[in-house]
Amino acid sequence: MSTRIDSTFAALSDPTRRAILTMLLEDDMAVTDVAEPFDMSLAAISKHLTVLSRAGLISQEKRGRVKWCKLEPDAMRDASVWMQGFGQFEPVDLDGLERFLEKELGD
Amino acid sequence: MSTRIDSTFAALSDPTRRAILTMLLEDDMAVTDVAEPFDMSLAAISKHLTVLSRAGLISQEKRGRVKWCKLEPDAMRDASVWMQGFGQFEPVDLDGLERFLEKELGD
DNA sequence: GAAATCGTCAACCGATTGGTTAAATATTCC
DNA sequence: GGAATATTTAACCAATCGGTTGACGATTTC
Repeated sequence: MSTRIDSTFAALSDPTRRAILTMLLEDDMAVTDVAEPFDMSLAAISKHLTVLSRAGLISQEKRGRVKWCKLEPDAMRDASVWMQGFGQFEPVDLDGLERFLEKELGD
Repeated sequence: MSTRIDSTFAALSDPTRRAILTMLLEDDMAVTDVAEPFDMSLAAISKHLTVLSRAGLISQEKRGRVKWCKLEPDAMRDASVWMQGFGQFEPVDLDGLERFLEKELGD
């Protein structure tokens, strides 16, 4: 039996999928547009999106022939809460977040 | 090329490994004692500990014939920071943390 | 020094993962 | 209706994963 939090962490363990989530931070996107920057087949990206969707990290809505992908940040809450049980580290690390955004959105 | 954060999330995606980390919240433990509550061979637990160790989530120190396992919560920081980029949810969710601790340490 | 204890290693297994290509299915445009 | 576009599906592949068992090496105990 695989739980929700299992699939959340598993989905996040792949750099392509994390990059996709970061792209979706900026705006909702069609599958083809999600795939564009990656050196990978559309079918592969489609599979990654299925993984993200099953983990609840994104939702997908088909309008016409285009399937729109939307970030669903709530799904990260459980995982985030889980992790905070282990931290003596700052739960809000603004410097870290800034570095993260520069690095992720920068390239 | 697999990065540090990849292996952190991958390590956290397995319920046995998360349970081990929760046990180590309470105290450092020897490998045999970590294995005791699980319906699984010692070798399997040893592998799980290797995964956690490579992800930097625990450290292991051998004293005599006993290998002590220690939680290293710092390794979660990068992953935690990464996730916080996606949250409109509360970064410090005390109610959630409380429920988490009850559930994880309770059984 | 022999026996018990602690833990890892090696070989194996079936299932899953992350990718490919090629074909199929909608949908829209002309 | 036929061509182009958007996306998924199917079949396949090599690599990794999570588990097993059995042998092994190191350490402690008697």
